Amino acid sequence: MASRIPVPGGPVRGSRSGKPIMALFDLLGRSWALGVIWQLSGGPLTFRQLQESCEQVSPTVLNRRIKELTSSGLMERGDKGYRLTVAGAELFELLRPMGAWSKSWAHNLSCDEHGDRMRDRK
Amino acid sequence: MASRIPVPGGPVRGSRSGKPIMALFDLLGRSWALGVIWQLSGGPLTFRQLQESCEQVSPTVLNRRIKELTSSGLMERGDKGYRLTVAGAELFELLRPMGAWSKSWAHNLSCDEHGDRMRDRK
DNA sequence: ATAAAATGCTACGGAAAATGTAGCAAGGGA
DNA sequence: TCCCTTGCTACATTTTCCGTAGCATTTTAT
Repeated sequence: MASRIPVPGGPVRGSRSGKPIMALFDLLGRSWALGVIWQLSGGPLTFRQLQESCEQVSPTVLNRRIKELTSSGLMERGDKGYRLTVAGAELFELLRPMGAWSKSWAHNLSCDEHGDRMRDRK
Repeated sequence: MASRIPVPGGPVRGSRSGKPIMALFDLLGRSWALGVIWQLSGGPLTFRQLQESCEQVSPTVLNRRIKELTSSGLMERGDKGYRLTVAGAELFELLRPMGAWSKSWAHNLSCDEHGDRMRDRK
């Protein structure tokens, strides 16, 4: 059980540095952690709504992410469901531009792959 | 073996949406993916340097991340070692502010915990 | 009031990923 | 030649994730 929750200042999934950025990366480097924050940015969601909006992530994992993100002060439980805290909303603002960026990334990637196919063809 | 690499448009670790942001989150939501990008932002690093700067991450995982990040166009291999591509550098620019943010997050977190301890004491 | 549905969550077994250690082939340099 | 570095694979163990089932409690409908 246990499942260490990355806290800045403490050791982090094999890391002993405790550097805040590494603790943050460890926290966000788990399945659906970024997705949960992303989905909650639209407003509070219940457990099942959250699960649904995260492509039916298994309740086991969702519950774990909820505990981790809660105990690290990024989300909390209100009466309308789970929601981002102030800190969580701040972090989302840093994440937000990735939405647009990921689209052009996707576009360029598929172009490159197309290029590869064309090249392979010769 | 296999180990699916998240490509926007394709299914993503249990996800079928293929939304670019979800593909990106899946790619970054793996151990050390964010860390590798972060470390490479300082300039090219050899395999062993990278491993060292990532808290001695195991070569197995490092190699996997390298393949994933390479095939998704975020890093590449030059003659001075591994380095970020233009796209990778762009993504890092979006990540960069997290460095400062994580510090204040760490600060507030430890204050809150201190508050908890004080409250528990009564 | 009571049946039906939704909600938050735990249990469990199996698959996949991460860890840690060992070590090998290729390429210098002395 | 011997030695050292570099990039990487092998392998066994531990951890995490997934998918399904289901349970207790609260809410909604009748």
